[in-house]
Amino acid sequence: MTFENDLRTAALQAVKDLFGDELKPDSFQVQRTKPEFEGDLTLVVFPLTRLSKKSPEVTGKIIGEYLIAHCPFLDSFNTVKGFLNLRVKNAAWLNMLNEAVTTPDFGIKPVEDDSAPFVIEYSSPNTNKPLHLGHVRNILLGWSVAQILNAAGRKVYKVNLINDRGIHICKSMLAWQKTGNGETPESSGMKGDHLVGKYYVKFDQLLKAEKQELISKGMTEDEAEKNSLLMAEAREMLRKWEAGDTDVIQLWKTMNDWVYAGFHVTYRNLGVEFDKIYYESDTYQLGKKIVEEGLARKVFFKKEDGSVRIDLTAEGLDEKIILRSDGTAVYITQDIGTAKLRYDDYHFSKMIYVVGNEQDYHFKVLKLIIKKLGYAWSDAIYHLSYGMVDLPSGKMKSREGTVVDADELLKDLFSESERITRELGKIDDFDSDLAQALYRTIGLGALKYFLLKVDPEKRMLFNPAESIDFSGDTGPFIQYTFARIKSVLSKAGQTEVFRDYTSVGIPDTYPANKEEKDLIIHLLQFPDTIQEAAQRLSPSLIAQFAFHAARQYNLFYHHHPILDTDQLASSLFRLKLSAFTANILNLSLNLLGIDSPERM
RNA sequence: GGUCCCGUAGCUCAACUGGAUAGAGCAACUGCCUUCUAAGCAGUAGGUUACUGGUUCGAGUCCAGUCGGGAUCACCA
Repeated sequence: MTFENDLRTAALQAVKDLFGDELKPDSFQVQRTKPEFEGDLTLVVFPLTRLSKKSPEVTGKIIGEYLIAHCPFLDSFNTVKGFLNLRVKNAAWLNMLNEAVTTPDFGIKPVEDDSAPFVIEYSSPNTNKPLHLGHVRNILLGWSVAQILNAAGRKVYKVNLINDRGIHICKSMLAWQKTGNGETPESSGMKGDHLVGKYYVKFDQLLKAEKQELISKGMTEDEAEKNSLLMAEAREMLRKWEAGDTDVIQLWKTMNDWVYAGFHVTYRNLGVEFDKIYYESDTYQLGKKIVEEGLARKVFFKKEDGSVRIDLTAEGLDEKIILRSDGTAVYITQDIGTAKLRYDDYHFSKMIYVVGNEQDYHFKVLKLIIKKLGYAWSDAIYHLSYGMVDLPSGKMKSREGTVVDADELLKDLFSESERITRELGKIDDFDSDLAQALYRTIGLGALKYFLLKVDPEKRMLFNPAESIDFSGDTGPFIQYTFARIKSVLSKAGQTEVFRDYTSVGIPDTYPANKEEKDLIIHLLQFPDTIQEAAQRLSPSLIAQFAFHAARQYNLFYHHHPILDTDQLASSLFRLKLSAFTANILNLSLNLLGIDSPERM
C-alpha cells in the first residue's frame, strides 16, 4: 500500500518514543480507510493498548498527534474506537501521481537477469483427446501467473509437458487401426486432436460392448475387464511401443502429430505459448535411471513381487510404487525424470506446476521423493493446485462426453460477442477483418476474465448457458472502459486547447474532488497489487484490481465532464488521469492475457 | 474407513498475517442517452457467513464437534 511502509516506520518510532517499547514493523496493521469514515489510511491501534495502558481511543489520539507532527505527508487524523484514521495530504497524492504518469511501465519491475529463474509448467495435456474447459482454466492460469511473475521482476520460463505415452494413448491408436479405415484430419476435415479423441471414445465403446457380451456369458465386471481381448491388444501395443516396434512407433508418431497440430491451433486461439515443450516419452527413461540409482542407495526398496517402492508412512503417506514389477515406468517415475531434466536445463529457484488439486497427493509424494533422493532443489518445487471447473450437471468427464470442448466454447463465445457488438452498432465502419478481430478480443476477454477472477485454489462452476456475461464484473466491461477512455483521448487530440495535455505537469495544488481522489488512490496501488499477486500466484487479485479501477473510472466519468473548454485546468488534469487509467487498465488486462481494444 | 479441501444474498464470486455496519456482479424492481461510447451510471430489495460450543478487546477467518458436498488413498495418468 502506498505510504504504508512510511507509516509503519513512523508508528514504530512513535511507540518507542511514547511508550518506550520496541516492536517489529509487522506488528502494525495498516489498511485503507473504509469509505464510510473520514481518512485515507487506518492504523489499527487495539494491539497497542497493552503498551499504552490507555483506552483504544486515547491511544489512537496520542499516536495520531505524534504521526501528524512527524510525517510530512499526513494532513489530519480522527479516531473511532481502536481505529486511527489518517488523511494524506492531497499534494502528496498528486506528487505520487505526477511521478507515476511519467513512468511508462508504472508498477512493472524490470527483470533481474542474474537471479535464478522460475519455471512454470502448465497445460500438460494427454495426446488422446482434445482440450476442454478444465484445460482452459489451467492454461490461462499458467499464462497469467507467468506474466505476473515477470511483471514482478522475475525471469520466467514457460514449459509444457506432453503426456504422449502410456496405455491410454494406445487405446486411441488401436481403435483407429480397427475402425478408422485410414481416416486422417485431411480426409475427414476434422481437427487432429478431435479426430484422435473420437477414436479414444470409440475404444471405450468397443470395450464396453465386449465386456457386456462377456458379462452376459456369466462373467463379473472384473473378470470381463481381465479377459477383454481389446485390453490385451492395447497392452500388447504398449509393450511393442516400449520395445520400439517400427509400425507401432510410426502410427504413434502420425497420430500424435495430428494432435499437436490441433493443440497448436487451440493454443494460438487462446493466445498462449511456451518456451520449451517436454515429452514424457523423452523423460521416462531418465526417471527409471534415477530410480535405479536410488534403489542402489536404499532410498527405495524392492518388494518381493519385484516392484520398486518408497515407504512414506513416516510422513503420514503410504507406501508408494515407483516402478512396476515388470520394470516399466509409472506416472511418478517420469515426473522424477522430468524434474531432474528441468533442473539441469534451468537451475530454477522455483518450479511451479500448474496442476489440478486432484493431484495434491501426487505432488506431495513427488516433492518428498526428490528430497529423499538428496536433491537440494526439492524445496523449489511448488504445486500450484487449482480447483476443478464443474458444470451444473457435475464433474466433467471426457469419456462420458460431459465436457465443454475448448474449441467449441471459443466458437460460441466469438459468435456471441459478434451478436452483441452488432446489436450495439458502434463499429459499423469497421471492415470485416477488423470486426472479426474485435469479436475475438471481446470473446476471449470475457472467458479469460471469468476464469481468472476466481481464486485459483477454489473450485468453480461454469454454466454454459449463462456464465459468460459481457456486462457487470466482466472482461468486456474493463475493455469497454479502456475503449471509452481512448475515445475521449482521441477527441482531445482533435481539439487545439486540449492537445497538449500530455506535456503539462500535474500541479500539486489541484483541488481533486472525491471521485478523482478515489481513482488516484486506487490506481497507485497497482505496483503493490502486482507484487502481492506474484507472491500469492493469484491472477484473481489483478482481476479484482482492474475491475475496481474500471468502476472507479466510470464513476468519475459520469460525475465530471472531461473536455470542458471553460475549465481548462481541470480538463487537462482529467485528461492526464484518464490516460493514466487507460494505461493501468491495459497493463492489468495484459497480465491476465487479455487484449485492450481501442474501440468497441 | 484413513488423509485433505470446501460450505458466505435466489445464482456466481470478494473480504490482506483475526479488525469498523460482511462487499461486488447477475437475476428482480425504479430512474438517467438533444452533452466526452448506456457493454455505462444512480437507487431499492436481498445475510443468524451450514449448525453447536470454545479462544479474545474483537471471529466469515483460529480451535473442537455435528451436518452436508467434493477430492484422494492403483503395478491409471
